[in-house]
Amino acid sequence: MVSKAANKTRRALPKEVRKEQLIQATIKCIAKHGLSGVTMARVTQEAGLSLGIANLHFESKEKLLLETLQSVTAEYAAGQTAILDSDDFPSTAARIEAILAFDFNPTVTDKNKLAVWFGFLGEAKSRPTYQRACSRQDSASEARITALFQSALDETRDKHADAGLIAAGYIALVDGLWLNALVDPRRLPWKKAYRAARHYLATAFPQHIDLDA
Amino acid sequence: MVSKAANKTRRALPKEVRKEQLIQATIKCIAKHGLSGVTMARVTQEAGLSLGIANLHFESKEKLLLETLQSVTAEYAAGQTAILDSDDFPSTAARIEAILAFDFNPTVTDKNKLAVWFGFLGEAKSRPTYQRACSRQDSASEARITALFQSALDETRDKHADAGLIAAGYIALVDGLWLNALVDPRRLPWKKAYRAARHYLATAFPQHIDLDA
DNA sequence: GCCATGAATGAATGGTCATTCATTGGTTGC
DNA sequence: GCAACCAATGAATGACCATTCATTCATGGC
Repeated sequence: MVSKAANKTRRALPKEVRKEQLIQATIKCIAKHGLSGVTMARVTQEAGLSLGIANLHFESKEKLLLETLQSVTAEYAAGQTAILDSDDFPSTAARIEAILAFDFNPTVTDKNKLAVWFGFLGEAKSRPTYQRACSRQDSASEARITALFQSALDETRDKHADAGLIAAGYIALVDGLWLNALVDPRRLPWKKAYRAARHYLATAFPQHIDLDA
Repeated sequence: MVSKAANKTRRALPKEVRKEQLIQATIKCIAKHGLSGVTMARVTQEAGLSLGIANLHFESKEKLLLETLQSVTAEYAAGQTAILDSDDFPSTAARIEAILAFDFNPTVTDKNKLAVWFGFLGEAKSRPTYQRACSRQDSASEARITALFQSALDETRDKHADAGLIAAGYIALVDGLWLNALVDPRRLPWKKAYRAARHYLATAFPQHIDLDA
């Protein structure tokens, strides 16, 4: 199913529009064929454009892939930052609830986007460029989640618990749940993944988060 | 650094020895170059053998990769099954402790083996063959971990908790901790990953598992 | 309407890589 | 020792793919 196939005439469009079009096509290609199965021919065909176009707007395939990864991570980071920056939450509990709801909303758990994320992570160890792009997001995110969890612990005067450890665990748990639900949603349905994450937060912050939604 | 380089003379060896040699070389290549950077030339050079040998013992590159994945998953499954089958544990608590210790022992958290695991998982969504190979292990494992956790809950007459949910969470948490520690051990040191997993089990089974080792 | 500009195209190029197979030479049984 | 066998080798082959660039054509200024 090639988008834009109906449009027969060639149209000149602003650089930004074409780049976005190609990035979206790349996301679909990674989900469909895997990161290693992505070819310029497939991406440009998915976008309904000609073969040479990707090298015109991005310098190389490598740059196209990197910008695709950044597009996905930036979107996640923006959504999470919006929650952490907002003044509209009446309580720490409400903010934690919002983070949880965000991590399992359909826009974030979209199969295509997660395929991009884990496709690059799978190669990250051997490609410093990917590693940096992936880590940058998680690093910033982890510090702010830790601060949020620390607020919750402070509110209950819990001196025992370690916010940094709970945050690292939460981030890893979410990654693992995404990965397991993505690879085999029959073994781990998304509903169950969500409940597992909620269960984690409910036991870490019993005064703030209820077990059942 | 090519192993076997010292051995100048060509030696005929049993099929199984050569296959194992090639699988070990493939594991190193995946860790060094990523799954997509693996070439027959690199694998055979790493093994100190000639280019054609891999196609002689495995039918194709695809089959070599698949057997490499199976080698890694089978080793993990064998170790875990040994713990779950053993009669030597005095208590459920000791068995859970053993599972935790196993999941974070150096043989399991070996960088090369984890690179193989996550390299294939990153492509699993678009390659049914990889998906099946990865899921097979986790499915069997999850059922038995669930049973183990159920025993622990039964011992404390805890009717509230859901062993299946705790097991799915534990498996995902371990996957996520492995992935995070593999990609950026500075952000998540292995020691911290271990403590995060222990923390999870300690809060799920407070009567069985202590927070500190 | 006409031209200048530059976006878009896709055939052609060159490089990489899996796979093949004729040849080499170690090994075994006699 | 010798022949038959078969593991091992690596040059050659063909397929696939990123990248290039001469050409085409929509667009906007005049």
